[in-house]
Amino acid sequence: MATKRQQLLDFAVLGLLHEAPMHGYEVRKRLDLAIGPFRALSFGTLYPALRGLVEEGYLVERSTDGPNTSRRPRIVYELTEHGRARFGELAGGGDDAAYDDESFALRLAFFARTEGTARLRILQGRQARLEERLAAIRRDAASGDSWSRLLTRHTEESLVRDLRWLAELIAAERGSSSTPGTLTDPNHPAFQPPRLGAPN
Amino acid sequence: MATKRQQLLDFAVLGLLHEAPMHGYEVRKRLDLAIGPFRALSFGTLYPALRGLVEEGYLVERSTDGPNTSRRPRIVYELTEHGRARFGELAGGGDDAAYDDESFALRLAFFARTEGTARLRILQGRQARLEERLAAIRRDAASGDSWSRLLTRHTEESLVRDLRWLAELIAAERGSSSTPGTLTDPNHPAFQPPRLGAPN
DNA sequence: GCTGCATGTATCGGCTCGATATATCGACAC
DNA sequence: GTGTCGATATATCGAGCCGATACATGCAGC
Repeated sequence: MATKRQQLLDFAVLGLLHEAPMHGYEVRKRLDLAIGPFRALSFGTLYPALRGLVEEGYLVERSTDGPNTSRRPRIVYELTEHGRARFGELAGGGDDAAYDDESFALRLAFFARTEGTARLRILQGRQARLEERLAAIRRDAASGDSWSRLLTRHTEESLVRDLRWLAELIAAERGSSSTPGTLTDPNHPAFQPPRLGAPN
Repeated sequence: MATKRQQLLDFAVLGLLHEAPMHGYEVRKRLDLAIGPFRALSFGTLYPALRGLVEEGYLVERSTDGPNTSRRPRIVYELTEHGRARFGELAGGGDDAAYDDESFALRLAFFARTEGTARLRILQGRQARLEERLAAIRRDAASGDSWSRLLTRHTEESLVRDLRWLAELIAAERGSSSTPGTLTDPNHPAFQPPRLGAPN
């Protein structure tokens, strides 16, 4: 039922809320800045999604404002145990894992919180995807006028480089034990508790 | 009024129809295969767009089927003079030229039919865009855990390579006269007259 | 002559984007 | 102090697009 994009958004939100509760505005800012390649999403998408996650029991609302403030109430969302489990499911790839640029970058952003076996599977899935793309580009490498061919050749070279890079990651993942240790760093700014604006 | 995406689609359709009249199915196939990076678009988008272009006088419908065939009528679209002019406008960049991956790749696909001055402007616009992206990535290169940083570093290297490539193109464009000659090749399969299925 | 696949046009529901409305807070100027 | 500006924060709406689906024909293989 859930769209691929919806699943991806759920994954990102659940991942962000893992370390600290946040309100919607904060979530969006981090998706924009910290997570990087994840395309900015509009509030018209995010807010309904947050409410949906509450409905499904993955999040709970929690207002940090005292009752006697005149301030517009801000809704802080907090992860439930159920939500934590859901993140694990989504991180593992779920039913139909997508390996496009955006999905892959997002998965990588939460790799430190992903199981070793799932990590390997994701890297290999991405590899397969890029190899498909490379084959497709080589298939009609000769087509197009010289301008298009210029772009095609450049894209092909980029793909080869990306694949080499991926192969290195896979080798490293295979070599290390299930917990990479030296590669994991808990000081991700996206995981620092957010400052929730006014103190009150 | 027109969306950025609509303008892009108009540009692609007008460009494809420059050499030969086609029906919608053919247009979609070429957008998918020949043009490459232009994301596949659904018929639910393409057909209304074609009808819209007819309404605006950029295309005319022309049925190639004789009256006595039982075959479902296929609508062949043909470029008008007005449409040819419109393509020139859009190729020049129009009001708000977009320089994202998709737009740029599409513009490049029709570069042989684009004026020299517009070509240079497009390459430089793309250059500016990539430099922005590079600056943004470098600004928070230190953020994220080591997994994200791995991706960030790789992306940064790719951007640098892309910029180098672009600089070469720009130098070549500057060096050559307004018509590149040696670089232009009219044998683009996208510009071969389409085979319209059954002969009749 | 049956089955499957490519060709070809068309529509619809649901989801998303982009714009907009509303409201509070902190900062800085005058 | 008070005026304005930008950041914070939630919410909604119209327009537009994707993905699925329906329908119909031609062609190849068996």
